[in-house]
Amino acid sequence: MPYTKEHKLISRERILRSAIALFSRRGYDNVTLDQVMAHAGMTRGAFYNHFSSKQQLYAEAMITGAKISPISGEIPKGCDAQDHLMELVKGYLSMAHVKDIDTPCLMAFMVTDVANNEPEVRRTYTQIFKRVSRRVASLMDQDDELLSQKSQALVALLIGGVAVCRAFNDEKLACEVLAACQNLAAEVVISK
Amino acid sequence: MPYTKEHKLISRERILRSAIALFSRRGYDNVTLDQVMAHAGMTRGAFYNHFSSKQQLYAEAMITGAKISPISGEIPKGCDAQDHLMELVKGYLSMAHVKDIDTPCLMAFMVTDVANNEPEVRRTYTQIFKRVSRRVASLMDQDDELLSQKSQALVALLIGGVAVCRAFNDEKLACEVLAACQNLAAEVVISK
DNA sequence: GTCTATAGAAAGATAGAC
DNA sequence: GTCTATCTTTCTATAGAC
Repeated sequence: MPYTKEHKLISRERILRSAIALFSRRGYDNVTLDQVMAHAGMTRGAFYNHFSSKQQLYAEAMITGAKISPISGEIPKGCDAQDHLMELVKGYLSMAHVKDIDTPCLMAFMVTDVANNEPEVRRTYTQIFKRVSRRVASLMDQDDELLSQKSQALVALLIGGVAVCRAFNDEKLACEVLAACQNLAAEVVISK
Repeated sequence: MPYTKEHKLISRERILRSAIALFSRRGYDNVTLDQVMAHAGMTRGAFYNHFSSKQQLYAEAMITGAKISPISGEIPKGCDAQDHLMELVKGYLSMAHVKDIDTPCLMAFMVTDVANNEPEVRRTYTQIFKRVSRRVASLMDQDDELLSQKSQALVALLIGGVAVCRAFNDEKLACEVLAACQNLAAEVVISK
């Protein structure tokens, strides 16, 4: 028995990682299964042993991608929650993130793609947004009936900032806009 | 001579409007030239008398789309600039806009699409962003060295808010997030 | 200028060997 | 489980009639 269950799981994980990297970089429609599989070190024929369709791969990539998003970073022990949130915000609204040097956040990199896609993918996106904005709220360390609102607007700002900067072909402008978004985000985080 | 110059211009304009409507609703890759032309009341063969390729149509649709974006609305005479800006913001961050009942803003509806596209399209997007954020700055009626920064963050917030709400499959959440973004936008507009 | 018809390429999905 | 080979569909772009 040359192929173990573990081997299959590893292959599946490699396909998912490959899909996240390529989809976020170039968009769902501009990536072929050939490319996903080649990047994962396999050929197209093997794909259907792991996923039933390209659509299903997309939905699962969204789920896995959310777990490794920069905004999902763990909070170090003994660290002030609010300080930690600002560190996450700075990393998120950075050229390193926009240029995809760090792990990309699919919520920003694929937001338009998702809007044009199947209900299953949009449902996943909605859940991820809810989870992330709740997490942001919990880090804001405020006791305020507007806390939920503030965190939602903050997450929209983060996604908008990264998304527009990725669309620019002007790096100087991108740096300006990222800085502007950081400042506004800081006001939201520290406001009482 | 059955076809006049004016007739050709009208056809071209119809194709552009059709492209804006369909691209924004479903994304560049999910729309075929057949569909664009059918929606414009013609067949595919006629397309190449007006544009050299689908890519060129895209770039021109971006330019025309910017002119008819909700954020480009004219300011009524005798109206307070700041009040007018808040009206624009409310209309932009509305379910009517998200659900594409009003004319859509391509900057929000296609932001991810553009990021994955050719330099010419990205250059156009960059110019439109600059123009819009300058216009927003001029309406903010503030004398502040941070004015440019504030308006850039505001535009990123508008685009982010609309883009994420379009990706949701949960209308209640979309309403919440739009309201949250409106409140944050209002703070930016009226802050001194 | 617009039409129908078609060429040519690309990519999702399947079949069957190993 | 992964491979190569192939089926099938779709779509951009072109050719030529009117």
